[in-house]
Amino acid sequence: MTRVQAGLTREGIVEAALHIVDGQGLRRLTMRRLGDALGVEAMAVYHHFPRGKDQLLDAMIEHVAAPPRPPAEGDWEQRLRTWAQAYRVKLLEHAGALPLLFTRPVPEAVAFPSLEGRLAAFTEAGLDEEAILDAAHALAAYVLGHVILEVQAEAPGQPPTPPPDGRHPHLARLRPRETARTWDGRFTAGLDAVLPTR
Amino acid sequence: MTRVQAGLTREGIVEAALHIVDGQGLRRLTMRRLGDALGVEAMAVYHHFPRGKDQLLDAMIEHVAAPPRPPAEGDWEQRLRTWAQAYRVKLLEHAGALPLLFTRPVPEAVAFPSLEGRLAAFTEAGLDEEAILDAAHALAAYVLGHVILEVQAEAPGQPPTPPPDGRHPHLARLRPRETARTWDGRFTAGLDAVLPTR
DNA sequence: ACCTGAACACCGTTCAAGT
DNA sequence: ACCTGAACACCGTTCAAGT
Repeated sequence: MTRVQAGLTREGIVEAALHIVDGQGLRRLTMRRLGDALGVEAMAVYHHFPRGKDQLLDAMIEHVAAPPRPPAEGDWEQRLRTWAQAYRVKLLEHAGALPLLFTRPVPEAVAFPSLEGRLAAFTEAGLDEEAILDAAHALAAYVLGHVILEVQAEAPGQPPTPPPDGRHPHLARLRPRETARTWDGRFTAGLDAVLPTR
Repeated sequence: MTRVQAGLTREGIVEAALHIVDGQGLRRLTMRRLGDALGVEAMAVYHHFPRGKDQLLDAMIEHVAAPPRPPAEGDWEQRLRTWAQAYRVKLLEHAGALPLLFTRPVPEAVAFPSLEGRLAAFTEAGLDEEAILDAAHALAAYVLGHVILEVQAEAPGQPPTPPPDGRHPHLARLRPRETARTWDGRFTAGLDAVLPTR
């Protein structure tokens, strides 16, 4: 009985791992479960990632957290808005893997093309030298932080209890019916503040 | 030989757990290691946290991610700047526990007093109803995201290799000598953008 | 080169038992 | 009420072995 070569690839392994994490969370990502998903013994993964699970997690965050390149067309504001929205969507698609953001660095070679595009856009916006880097940084920080808040709000265990006090008149707006639409609205509203005024 | 009562408290357990996480990272937080740190058998913790490690992690993030209350004195801008800086410092002090931000929600009762203070400040800033919540949200998102970027930059394994290309003239500034000072500077520069202009 | 199978140290959690 | 000790299923990783 000739054995079929499994034909594992680093890419295929990372995809299978992300599929597990997206569906069941980081804690359920196990070398044995990953092996099962790939139709292979857990130890087969070590041949492609000799440093083991650590190296696998590095590859996963590199895949998930790589910021997209800003588009080439449009004025600087359109490009930055499109970029921010695209980055947000990409992060939310792999929300389960995002804790890795705090744990391992995104390699510079992966972050660089995106940064370059943002710098060019802010240059066109007329910011002076010092402010360009700060602005590119602040924009990325805003997107990342907004994703934290979104993921938290969507997390299980957040009970629909009203805030402990009704003192502030604006708090009624805090728990609207259509959550998705609201996060969208908040995101773009925040962008208005983070982007330079023309 | 009379046995000494260990005198465990939920608070004491959370503190010991945070001490381990701050020093060695989340992955090294183990019920048995935690027991050792407390001079107790691992299983003693279950008496104070019946839902086990999950409940312990909930208590930890509740402690770490609770945003401070904005100060009562000063004009709205001073109060918001002070708040943002204080929150940033608090988060950085427990950087090892921050991955939990993506995993479990911060209870509303914990987040509320801080939110209320921010809303009051933005009201004084003259924002209209709709914008007040958006602004309070955007400010928190910026602080959280900035902390992600800071923690990532400080993370091990980030090699001092120069960016792959020198096309953009501003990139020389990306890797300055005094990292700490630079992150401070960037943080306040970003605040200028996130806060409303007077 | 690519994958398996057995083995080891460690993990979270249970349960009955001690005081 | 508070903690221990033994036990169970599961985990990451090693190593020698198979093809």
